[in-house]
Amino acid sequence: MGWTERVVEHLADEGHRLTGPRRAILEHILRYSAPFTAEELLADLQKAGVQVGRATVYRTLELLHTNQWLGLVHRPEGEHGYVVAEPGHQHHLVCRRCGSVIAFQGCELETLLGGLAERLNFRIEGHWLEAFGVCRTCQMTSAA
Amino acid sequence: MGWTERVVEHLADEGHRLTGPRRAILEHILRYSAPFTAEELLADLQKAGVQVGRATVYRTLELLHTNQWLGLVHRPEGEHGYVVAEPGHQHHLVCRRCGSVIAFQGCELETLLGGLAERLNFRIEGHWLEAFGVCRTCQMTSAA
DNA sequence: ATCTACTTGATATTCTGTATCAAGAACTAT
DNA sequence: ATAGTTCTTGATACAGAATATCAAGTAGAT
Ligand SMILES: [Zn+2]
Ligand SMILES: [Zn+2]
Ligand SMILES: [Zn+2]
Ligand SMILES: [Zn+2]
Repeated sequence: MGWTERVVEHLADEGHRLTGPRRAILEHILRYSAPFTAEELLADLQKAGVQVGRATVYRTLELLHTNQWLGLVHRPEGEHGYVVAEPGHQHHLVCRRCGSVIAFQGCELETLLGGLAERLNFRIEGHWLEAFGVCRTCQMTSAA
Repeated sequence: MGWTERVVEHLADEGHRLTGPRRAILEHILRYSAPFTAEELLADLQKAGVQVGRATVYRTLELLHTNQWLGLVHRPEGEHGYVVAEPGHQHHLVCRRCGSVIAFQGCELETLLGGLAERLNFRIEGHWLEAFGVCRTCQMTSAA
């Protein structure tokens, strides 16, 4: 069962309706190999001849993000981009060259933060970790 | 030598001019105990009777950020805020209650990411880590 | 004091994201 | 299948954030 099917099932369970625009958006999201923004998706949908309103795109992405089917990544430059995700705690490796994203769970991080928290008496409730660099493919594709 | 003096010195070394607006902005920045945005700073400056243009505020913050005298923090909700920082690699603990920020360096994180990188053949060039929770003071101040 | 290059800031403009609300459609229950 | 209820949609208007422009102003060097 693919990502789309799982999302559809989950949304149905939560009582959300499966509408045309939502289907179209879900399908289009899978075409991205790099983080995308709401405006980019809107433009791509229109370019593809799919008639969807701006507000719907924003609302649907928000819905998916809230349910953790989309993760949020930010580039060092500043903007935010969405990436396909799975519910649960995870982090990302983002390629600076091609933008591809690899998700990972590795949370020995909890240990590091735990020690820190104890030392500072700071109650940690969550964290945000994102690494960026050059993916395997891009390393091979061209020099350095 | 305080933050402001170090910034001033650094900017001078780099050939940037020390203007009135820049001085005013540097002074005001130190008044924040929580992450702030360009618009907030602009409003505060005007409220304080300091006459500075919007563009200048944005440009100056950008300049400071580029030189790592300001760090960028984003709240789980989405917006970005600036925080006073020191050049070099560091991360932040942000209190969800009062917004105060504690910087830390602890990068055993490099180890975790290193292993991951090797396994995936992903060349990691940098990362972004931010933890959020409730600071010591806020834990004492009120319940939970 | 003079000069030059860097800065500034008012204005216009572009973009992003949200609020509104009547029309339309999905799901449920007959 | 039909009807009904509630959720969704999207055109439009609107608010906000950030950038582009460019003449006027000024810091710092000589
Ligand atoms: Zn790549
Ligand atoms: Zn983690
Ligand atoms: Zn606090
Ligand atoms: Zn680090």
